[in-house]
Order: sequence, then structure tokens, then C-alpha cells
Amino acid sequence: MQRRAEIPALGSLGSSARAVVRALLLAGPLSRAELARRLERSPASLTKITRPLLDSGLIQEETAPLSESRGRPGAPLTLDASRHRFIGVKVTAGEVYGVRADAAGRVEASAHRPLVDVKQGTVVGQIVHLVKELAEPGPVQALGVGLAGQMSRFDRTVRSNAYLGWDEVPLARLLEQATGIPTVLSGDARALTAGVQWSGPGRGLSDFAVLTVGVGVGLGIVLEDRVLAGPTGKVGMLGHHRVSDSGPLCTNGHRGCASAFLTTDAITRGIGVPLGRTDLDLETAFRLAEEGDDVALRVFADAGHALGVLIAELVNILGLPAVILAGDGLGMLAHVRPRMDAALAEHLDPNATTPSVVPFTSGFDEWARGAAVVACQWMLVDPPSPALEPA
Amino acid sequence: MQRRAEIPALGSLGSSARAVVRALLLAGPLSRAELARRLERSPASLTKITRPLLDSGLIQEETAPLSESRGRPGAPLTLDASRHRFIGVKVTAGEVYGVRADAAGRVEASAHRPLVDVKQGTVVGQIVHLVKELAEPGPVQALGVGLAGQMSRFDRTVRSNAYLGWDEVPLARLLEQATGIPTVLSGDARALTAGVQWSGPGRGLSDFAVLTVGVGVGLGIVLEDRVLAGPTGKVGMLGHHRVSDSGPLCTNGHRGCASAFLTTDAITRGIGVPLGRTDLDLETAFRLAEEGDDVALRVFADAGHALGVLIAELVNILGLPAVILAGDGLGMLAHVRPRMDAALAEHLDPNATTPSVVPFTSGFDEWARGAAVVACQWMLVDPPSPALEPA
DNA sequence: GTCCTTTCCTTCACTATGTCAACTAAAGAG
DNA sequence: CTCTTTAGTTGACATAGTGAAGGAAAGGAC
Repeated sequence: MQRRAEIPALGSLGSSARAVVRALLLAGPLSRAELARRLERSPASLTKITRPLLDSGLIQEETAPLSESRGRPGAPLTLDASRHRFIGVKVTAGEVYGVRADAAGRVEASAHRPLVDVKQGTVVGQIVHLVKELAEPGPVQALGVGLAGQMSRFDRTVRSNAYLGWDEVPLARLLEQATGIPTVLSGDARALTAGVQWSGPGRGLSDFAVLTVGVGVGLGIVLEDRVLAGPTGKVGMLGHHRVSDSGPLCTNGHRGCASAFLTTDAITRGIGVPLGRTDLDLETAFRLAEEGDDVALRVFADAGHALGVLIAELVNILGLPAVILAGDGLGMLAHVRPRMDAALAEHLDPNATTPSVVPFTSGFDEWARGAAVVACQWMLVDPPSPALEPA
Repeated sequence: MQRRAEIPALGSLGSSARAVVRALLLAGPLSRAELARRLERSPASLTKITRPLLDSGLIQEETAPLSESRGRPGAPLTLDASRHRFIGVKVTAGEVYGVRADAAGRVEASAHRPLVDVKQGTVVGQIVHLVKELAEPGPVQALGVGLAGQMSRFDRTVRSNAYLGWDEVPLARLLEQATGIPTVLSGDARALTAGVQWSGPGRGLSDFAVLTVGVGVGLGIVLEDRVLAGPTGKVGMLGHHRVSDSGPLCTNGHRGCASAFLTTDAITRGIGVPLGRTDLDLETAFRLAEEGDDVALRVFADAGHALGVLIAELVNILGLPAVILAGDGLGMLAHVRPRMDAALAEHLDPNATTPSVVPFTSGFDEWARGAAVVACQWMLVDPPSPALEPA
């Protein structure tokens, strides 16, 4: 058995070694010859690149040869993803969620802590507590934090966050100083999308969108294998996107916008108010629909219509072959799917290819897991990110 | 005066030399120090990279020094774009348009030829004629051809083109054999967008969309300085994108779709049919609107509304700071702008930044010029494209 | 078994590209 | 006139990749 401490950190690798690690993480065991084809290098280069990785124990050569067709079988190289740990944190309304995941995005541990206020010190303190709790066994290579709001891919500063009331807070540096772990920030929808792409239902797809439904409506887009950051971090502002000329008002007073049909609040109030039950919850709403209640059926039909229209717009504009649905409001899918499919078919351009619409049920952990994946990707970007700033 | 024949072709350059040429074409005269900063290389490297380019006459050192602030002034390097010629061709309904442009995208000559049928031989023959006519003075470095339909960035084969009725036609190879000029194919909207980005109103913008209005409705998207090809070449299928719950039917029988409001045909028929004037043209429609005709005013108002909704959707989904309007139907802008602006404001997500909407008046040449720009970009991509196949 | 073919992988000499450190060069500021 | 700042060059060196040549490991033909 090899000593674990000797394995080098992913962040310390050269650019070609990173490319090899990325390929191995993405596509399992691969022979040198296969890697050479994928990375568009010569076989000679792959011998050279993989040697130090094998020597350091970062990758291993499997004994069972990979025999396909005739000719000498390739020696499969593997990377033991479980030896590289990352922590992901998602900051929400009143809570901070965190997970520890390996390089393959598998969750090893999760935890959460309440957020009593949004003062800098409180939030940083709670994140640090959470990280220390999760970091326990073995070294952690990087920490990713997902926050609502506009930030670039691999950001270091919260520039302006309406929800937290923050302005120019160097959160990554503060967390690095407190934890000693290299830290990146990312938009939460972007992080979720990265998680879906790296090790969720988006794995292997080079182009897709993630549409989330819950407290709000969110969007993440992957084009040509890259998660879109948006020019100003502002991708997917479709919460108040108009979906119908009629319909209810949203909380901002817009008629017929996506939020007015799709958020948990819109659904519970849409059903609860006409029935005089102001504190109706989603489960009750589902039950009412199953019992054939007229109001519930109409509200879910409208939600399905809104969802179908949003998907059609995405596909018409971007030509996406797949759309993944996620978020804690996804439970309604069973009730809205027929109407969603109908609206999608109706609004899709006749020349566009019908996308596959894939539901992805997940809890709040998935947002944190996405942040962990972002941290891992950060360690593997080319060109390498600047090293941890001196504390 | 230097002998022109000695200048090396752009396609023969190494990858760093290409990067220098791209930067000089994009941002005019730049000193070595400035190039080093932009390309993220050391000053020493730039001395080394630029030396053979200067020796070969491909770039020149300007005499007037570039004096900013204190310190030694930089020696501006320029690339004489006019010494590199490209031909762009756009294949449309009954005609083939072509232009000869320089590396900066400036049109030097243009011509067009009728297309009596869409047989392979006929189309290839007409393109070859056009190219020979335009290629006259000096050598041409590459030929770009823009066609409607789905193709990748820098394609070589028309895989399936409903309009031409073609299937798996190796058009690039055929044209290379007939003309001896390296040839690329590209989607027409993609080519137009490349032209706008390289040397049109999109110059300097890293994120924008081009929305075209005319016979149909087209879309091109630039994100992070890259023209989007779309996963299957299918970006911007918004011709039949639903814009309103009510409104006229389009030619495919869809109610309220973009085509039903915005195409030239939709406008002339929308005004002409109620007035009993079946052969009404756009000019007459404009005049009617200026005279205050009720029908014309309503049709243009609806068109403005449709345009505003499309722009809002684009901006909501992608966070684009700018949208450029083009196409031969753009003449209507004056008549539709108030309503367009209103619809844009109404449908834009309150959290999104209002984009600048820039009209770009242009003729059919602009589509061909885009194809020439694609040819130039093809010569400058990194990694280099495979060289001209042996004929 | 003994070839032969195919594919994988390595070695080695070589090229391309880019860097650092030390230097010269040209301007403005005091 | 010297100091500072910025630009550009030089030469020794580093890094990453390649092609050509050959060894290694399988299956197939005989």
C-alpha cells in the first residue's frame, strides 16, 4: 500500500498533465494510445507526460489489459479519484450547505449550518466551521463556494450581492486565510450546472441547459463543453421572462412571467388563495391535483405550459439537444409534464430537433456538490490559476 | 517598394505568428510590449516572434513612435491588411453573390451571377466563374462560401441542405480542385456574424447577437469572442418562435410566430391583403405608415413588438449587452422602433441590463463579405487547419 | 508451433517555442 | 544631468512536443 501523503496536488501539475487528468476523470480508464488520440498528441508525448504521473502515484497502470480488436492491447491508466478531496459550499437564505466530494464528484460527507444573519463575519464564520467539520479525514485540495448573483467563472470577490447586502467582499481570500485551503467563488446556478456536467446527468453531453425550479427559476447553459458564465455573469435571467400574455402577476407585478407560474410560492398561492387556504404547501397541492381539483389542475397546467415555453425558447435560440430539469420544485413534474410536452411541441421551431428533457431530482446537497466540482475544475484549468495568495 | 510576391501566406505561419497577426488585425498598430501583454508572453518572445515577420515583409515597424505616459515609446507594428485577399461567396435563392475583401474585411470588388438551377454542376460552375472574375489582381489566400443550413465552423462538406436538395456534397474539395484556392464552407448566418464581429459594428464587442430580418428571421451569437456554431449547427431557429398568443398565421400555419410578424412577406401581405392590394411592396408599406394608414401602423406596431420580444428573450437568456439588427428588411426599423423599445422594456427581466440595440444597414454583399472574413479567420485559427488537399 | 500483421509503447535526437537575467535604448521628471 | 520608467534585444537555458526507428504483445494464417 502506497503512502497517501506522497500524491501531488492536482493544482501543482503542468498543463499537459492536467489535460491527462481531465481526460481520465471524464472518460475512465484510458490507454496511452487512446489519450494521445483524444488530446491530439503523439504517442511519444504520452509516454513522456504519463511517466512522472505514474512515478508519483497519481495515476496507476491497471494489470488487466484492454483488449479490443487485434494488435497489442493497451495498458489502461486510471486515476483514483477518491484520493483527491474537495469541499463545496452553497450559501442560501437562512442556511449554509456543504459537502465533501472526491475528484469524480462523489459525495463523501455533507453537513449544514443555520445562518442567523448575513453579516460578513457571521457568514464567513459559519462557512469556516462547516469546512473544518467536513475537512476532517485527509487533506482537501480546494474549496468552492456557490452564491446567488453575478460572478465570473472562478471568481475571488463578491462584487455586489443584493441578497446578502454585500459589496466588494474578498470572500475567497478571507476563507483562504481562515482555512488554509485554496478557494474559488462561483455563481450558484453555474456551480450546479458544472456538477451536472461533470458527474450528473449531463456527463458526456457537450451541449445542454439546466433549468431549475423552486424558490426561483434558474438557468445554466453548457455550450461546446464549456459552462457559460455570461458576459457580465448575467446568464439566465429568466425569472421574469414573459411566458404568456395573460396569467397571474408575479411578486414584481409582471403579468405572465415565468416566476408567476413556476415558483413554489406561485403554485401554493395560485391554488391556496382561491380555496381560501393561505398556508397550503406543495404536498397538499399535489394531492389536490391527484384528486382532480379544478383549481390545482389549472395551476399545474399553466406551470407545465410555462415550462414548455421556456424549454422551447432555449432550444430554438441555442439548438440544444438536451435540457435537464432540476431544483426542489421538480416534484411537480409528474403533474405538469403532459402540458409541458404539449407547449414544447407547440412552440418549438419546426426545423429544430426535439430535445430530450431529463428530470434530475436532487436536494440542496446538489448545489453544494456543484461548488465542489467547480473547485476541482479550478485546479485543472489551463492555463493554471494563480496559486494560493500568501496569508 | 517591396516586391509583393515575397509576402508569405497567412496560412503558412506558426501558431504564435498567427496570434500576432490576429492581434494586429483586431487592434490596429501595437507595440511589441503591448502585444506581449495581450498575448500573455514575455517581451523577449515578442522580439523573437516578430523578427521573421518583419524580415519577410508581412508586418512593418512604423516610424512614428507611440508615446504614451513616460518611458521609452513603443515602436508600433502594423500589418498591411490590403496585401492579403480573400473571396467570400453567398449562395441564395436564385443568385450567387461574391466579394473580394482584404484581411481587414474591406470590400475591394463585388459581383453576382444568376443561378438557373440548383444542380451541383451548375452551382459549382457559377461559383467558379464568380471566383475567377473576382480573383483577378494578385493572389487570393482563401475562399469562403456561406450557405443556409447546418454546418460546423469551417466545414468542408454540405451534409444535408433542404433548399439546394444536396446531400453529402464535398463542395470545398470541388471548389479547391476547380480554383486552386483553399476553401471553407460556413453557415450563412454564422458568416454574417463573423463579418460583423471582425470588421462591422460588432468590432471590439466580445458578446453580442446579430438578428437579421428579411426573407426570413436569422440569428447569430458571439460569446466570449467566439461565434457560436451551435451543437448541430442549429443555432438561431427562431423563425417560427412564438412571440404572441394571438396574431396572424405564418406560412407554416403557426399563430403569432416571429416569421408571421417580421418577414418582408408577412409585412407586405399583412398590409396588402386588408387593403385589397396583393402586390404591395415594402416601399409602399412605408409610405402608408408615414401617411398614417391604420392597417400599416398596426402591422408595423406588431412587427416592433415581435422584434422587442425576441431581443428581450435573447438578453434574458444570455445576458448580452448588445444586439445588432441587420438584414434587407431593416428599412422598417424607423417605423417599428418605438413599439420595439416598449416591448423590449416590458419583457426584459428587471435584473437584466438593458442592451444597446444597433441597426446595421447592409445589402447582400454583407453576407458574402462575412464569408470572406470566415476564410480569413480560417487561415488564422489555432491550431492550424489542414493544408489544401492535393487535387 | 512459426510467421505476419496490427497496435501499443518507448527511446532518442531534434525542433519549436518561450523564459530569465542582463543588458542597451529612449523618453520624461526633477 | 541623473533618476525613473518603459521598450526592446541578446544569449544561455528550459520545456514540450515531434518523427523515426525499433521493441513488445496480442490475434490470425498456415
